[in-house]
Amino acid sequence: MQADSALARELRHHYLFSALTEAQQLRLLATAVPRRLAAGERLFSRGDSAAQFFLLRSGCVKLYRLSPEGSEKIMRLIRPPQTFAESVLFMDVPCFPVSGEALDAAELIAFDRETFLGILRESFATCRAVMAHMTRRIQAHWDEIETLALENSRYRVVHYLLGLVPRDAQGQLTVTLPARKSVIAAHVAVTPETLSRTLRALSDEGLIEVAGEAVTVRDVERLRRHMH
Amino acid sequence: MQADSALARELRHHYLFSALTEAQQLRLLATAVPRRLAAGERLFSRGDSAAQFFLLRSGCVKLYRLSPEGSEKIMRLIRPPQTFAESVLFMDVPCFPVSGEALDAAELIAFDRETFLGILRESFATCRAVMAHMTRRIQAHWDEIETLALENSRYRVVHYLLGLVPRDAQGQLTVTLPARKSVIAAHVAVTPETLSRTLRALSDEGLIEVAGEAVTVRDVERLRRHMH
DNA sequence: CGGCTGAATTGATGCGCATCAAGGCGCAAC
DNA sequence: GTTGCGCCTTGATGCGCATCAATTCAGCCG
Repeated sequence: MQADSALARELRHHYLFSALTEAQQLRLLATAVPRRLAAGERLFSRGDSAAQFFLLRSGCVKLYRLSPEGSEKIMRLIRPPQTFAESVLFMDVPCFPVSGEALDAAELIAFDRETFLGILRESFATCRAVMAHMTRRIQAHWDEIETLALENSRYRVVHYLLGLVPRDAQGQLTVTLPARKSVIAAHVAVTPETLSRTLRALSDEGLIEVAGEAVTVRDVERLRRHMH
Repeated sequence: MQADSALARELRHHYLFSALTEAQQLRLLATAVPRRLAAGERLFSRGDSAAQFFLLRSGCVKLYRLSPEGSEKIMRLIRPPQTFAESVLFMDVPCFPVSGEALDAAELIAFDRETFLGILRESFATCRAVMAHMTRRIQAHWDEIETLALENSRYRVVHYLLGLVPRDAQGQLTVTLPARKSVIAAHVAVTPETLSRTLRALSDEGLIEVAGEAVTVRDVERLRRHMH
């Protein structure tokens, strides 16, 4: 892959790459492969052997698992400029623990696992960044396990909506759902019917208004209090 | 803390410490603090600021979260010789993301966060071990999220039982539950009543026999097939 | 031995959410 | 315009599991 200054600039601002030297970055890019996906195209399946991890530059990718009966749980929705599947870096027999599929047309970069591992060895700062990032992910998982185990579907939906509003927001504001409603449903682990009914109930109570993919929260504070 | 050759030997066999030099190990032990807990005693609460992580040498510790209504989800049951709360190592404002409490009387060692971070900086092998370990934990979390989202309580109980039998086991064998049944229940996210009924149903079907904390699986293969 | 205490079991009931099924609505094709 | 196709919505029904309540059981101490 040839030098791409726009890409190089993107990498500079990304936690995984920002601590790399110029030379390391070039080494990494030398083995990086750009990739395009059509909407609905699959990138990898759970269990596939893995020699790469990815940076999403545009579009939207879902990481998911299927139950034997065919129902889907979306583990993570990837939006630019996020990396994903970094976990294959450290597995003894590297293979993807989830499936990945484009929701919209997507552009991404595939980085070579071995090259990046070689660079990691030389950069404690990057090691540290990776570990810090994994820690945040573990915390997020704990939050999700907690809400799945202890909270009901209404709570999960409200919690999800609040996750879309900026941390310091207050009063009224409008957020747009990052994907189709059925995708949101598979993400918060309810059926599309239940999601629809829950949003209906919330808007009947005057807490939100729904217009297609645009959800306006009437009063962020009130919705936050409403969680319990 | 003074040199303790039994402890030193334990550390040698632990993934976090096995790659350390003699000198590093001594530095670490110099700031390590032994600690005893009575049954039921709390080690830390969710949100407490954290300057240490722990190695359990004997007894049993539960890591858990409580819902506002008071129900409990056990996130992890710690048994010797496991370390826990390593995640505080990499947090900007280090604080425990779960509560920790001894189930039985327990002995543990508290390691100083900063000391270990200093050692990490010098040991890529240990960095690598930490990252590999975090990866395994993340995978385990995904498995748990999947079963909470997609599987029913019976599946979760069977899955838990199968997790207690050795990977290559077959035929009949007896496992002993690692804790009281109500603790197991809080771990697989069901009520004690449901756990009791599920075990009853499984033994009525001839799949297992339950005698107090001893559960004998009549036929491991059959139970595995039974999952779906 | 009997009585106390906390855990485990069993039963009766109800609610939450999935499931199944039937419209409604937006949007692209022609 | 009309047709067709996804997606979302709304309704009717049923099952799974929590909840509440009552026994039974096991361990412990007097």
